[in-house]
Amino acid sequence: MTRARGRDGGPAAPRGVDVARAAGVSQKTVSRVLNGERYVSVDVRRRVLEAADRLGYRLNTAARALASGRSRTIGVVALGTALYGPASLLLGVERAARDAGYALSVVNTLEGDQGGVGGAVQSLLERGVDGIVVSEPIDEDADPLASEVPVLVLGAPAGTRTGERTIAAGVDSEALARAATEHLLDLGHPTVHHLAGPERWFAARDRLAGWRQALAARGREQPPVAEGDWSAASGYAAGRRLAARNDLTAVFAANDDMAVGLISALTDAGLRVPQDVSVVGFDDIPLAAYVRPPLTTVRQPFDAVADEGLRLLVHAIENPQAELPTAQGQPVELVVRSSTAPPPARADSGPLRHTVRPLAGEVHAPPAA
Amino acid sequence: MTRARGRDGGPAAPRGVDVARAAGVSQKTVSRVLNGERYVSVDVRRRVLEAADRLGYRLNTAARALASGRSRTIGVVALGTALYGPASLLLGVERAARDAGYALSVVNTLEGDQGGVGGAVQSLLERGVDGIVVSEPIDEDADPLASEVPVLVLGAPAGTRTGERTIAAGVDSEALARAATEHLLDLGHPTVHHLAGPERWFAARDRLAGWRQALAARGREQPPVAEGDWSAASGYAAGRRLAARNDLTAVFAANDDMAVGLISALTDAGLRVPQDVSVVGFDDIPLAAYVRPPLTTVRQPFDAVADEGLRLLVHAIENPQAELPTAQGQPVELVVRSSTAPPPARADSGPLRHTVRPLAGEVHAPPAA
DNA sequence: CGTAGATATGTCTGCGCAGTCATGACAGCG
DNA sequence: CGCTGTCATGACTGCGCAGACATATCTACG
Repeated sequence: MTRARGRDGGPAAPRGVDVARAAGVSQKTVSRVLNGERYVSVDVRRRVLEAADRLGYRLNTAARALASGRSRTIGVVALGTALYGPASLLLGVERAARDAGYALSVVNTLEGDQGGVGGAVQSLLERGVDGIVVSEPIDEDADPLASEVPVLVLGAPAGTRTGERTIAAGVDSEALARAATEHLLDLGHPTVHHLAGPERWFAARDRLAGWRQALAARGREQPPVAEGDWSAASGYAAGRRLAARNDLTAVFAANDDMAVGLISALTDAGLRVPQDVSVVGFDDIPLAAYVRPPLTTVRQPFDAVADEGLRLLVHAIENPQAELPTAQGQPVELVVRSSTAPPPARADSGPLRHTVRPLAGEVHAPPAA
Repeated sequence: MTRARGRDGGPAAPRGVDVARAAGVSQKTVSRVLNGERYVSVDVRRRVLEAADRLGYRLNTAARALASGRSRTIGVVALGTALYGPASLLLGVERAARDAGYALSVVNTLEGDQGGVGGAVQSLLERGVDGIVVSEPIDEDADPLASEVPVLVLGAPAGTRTGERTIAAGVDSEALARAATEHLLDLGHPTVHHLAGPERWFAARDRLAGWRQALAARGREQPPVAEGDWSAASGYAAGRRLAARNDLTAVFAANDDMAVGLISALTDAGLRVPQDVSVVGFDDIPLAAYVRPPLTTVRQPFDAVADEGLRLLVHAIENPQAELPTAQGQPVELVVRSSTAPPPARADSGPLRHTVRPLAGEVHAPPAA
């Protein structure tokens, strides 16, 4: 081929040899300087860097990748959603990758895509990524993860293994879900309803399991599970159905968005949160403290998870022979705000429960003790 | 170097020549088939594809990029935020790029980063991207955009030009902000306050300008501008200050998150939305319909913007000589929900306005960040 | 002072593709 | 029938870098 030129046929971009000539050294020495190798004298290093700067030299990563067999790129398989959790995780991954000197190549798989995660992984391998991050895996994902490069699964509980070269990092969602549920039980609620995420998501199943564990541990009844799709709209829809039950005093929603939709539906049905029904969310989205009532929720340390996961992945990339490390699990927090309270005195149902309060002229029921 | 092998020293990945041999053709013919070139007989094409499939062949994109001078990769400079707008834009860009056969390389610049957007652009050029997307530009960004590859600036009004090879795509935020402001004026509010985003953002300045235009066009007073940082927390802080003013009947917030925080603060101050104060947001985040009161806001068609922008960018990449196309601008919507209403009867202030409702038992303490 | 190691640099080569050009085979047409 | 053009394929080459190996020079130490 002909060397790269500007659209106008301008001068070609300078190459390593050009820098070498300008600095009076060999191309190989330029390569050494640029890669920070040992055994380069300070004088040569300085001359090379000067020359590179003067010529406006930029390393050609394609050539480097071809010659070295490594691309210093990490592929990310993300779900095509703007949800706070996945988006935060992606942000954290990018920052951690950049800090480690890796670029990021992102592929989204709208759930149910052609090829799905497997196809995404293939396309990333084709691009020569050195490692792969699968963020918030869903059902079918476990299988294609047998890859020739290390894989980090984010959002699975720490220690999970799904493939030979797979690392998992994430919080212990089960424990978190248990904590959320126990918080409600501790307040005196006879049982806790659950508004789950889509069953295909590991995250949804973990939270469901944690909820079941907490109830089982105290021998409480497990009401039927409502399922949403993480969206506030689905939370609202579920809320309309739940509001019709007269044993409803507490709900643990699998994420904050659904919790907000749920509260909206309960309010529309004339139920007050938290006086009549308590609600706990999951994620602690930035809005959680500012909706009415402020949401009691569970905070996930997305940054820390992304950070730790990526460090482990980079380690696995750069030490192919080493044993796969295991993530520690990250500390986690229950943030108690105002959407939870003890159950109403007559929690055992009763006609009063559904007396419709006159809402005339009052959209927002002010919280009164 | 030695050819790539698995960690275990397993067999090297098959190359084009291997496929060629298996199919009984030359390497060049394999290349032709894989690139969909003309002048390949159906029989040969079939044999090559079969052989490639059988061997599990994957094209080496580094080699292709080196040989062809094109990487089929688009670089994205994003702001390191999980805000709904930027995140949605990024999603749209990824999908559009994938549809066009390009991969995405993402770099975040936490505002105020070392190097900032300029540095990010450099690192992307180094990676050999064929084009660059700058999402939601902020102040200093205009300058370094003189790049040797086409640049798409997303979130600037359509038609903006900031550099020689620059395309802009986005909605007409000014018009949108005007519409939001006029909606409030039409309801009878004497004037409208503005809760702006950070001044460095183009998006914030556009919205501010639109607000000013709408007020000026009707000869209304322009109250001092409150400024937030897009977050609900900053909206809350601004809300506390605004609540102290006795001319406050309507606020146009530059995004929905701040609007939610604002409403929270107003509520805490004993003001009802929309009876005492109307609030309009911007973006129509998925939660907007589910907070109390449901938020009147302005909807941005993020997907359409990303889509159109990326198509233009790809066109510019693949037709280097052509004139730069101009984006059309996208249709847009004011979504009226329940956070806006006519001003209270005695909007001209008066002691009643600030009668403090007894908040005894108020559960909600002012949220700390 | 000789020799083993550490230090510093260079030469040669190949990574796996796509560009360029050459070469056939054949069809259409006067 | 020969010439021109379209179609189909292959040989050769180079993109810009890093790996392998070969020197050289300098230090340390017996």
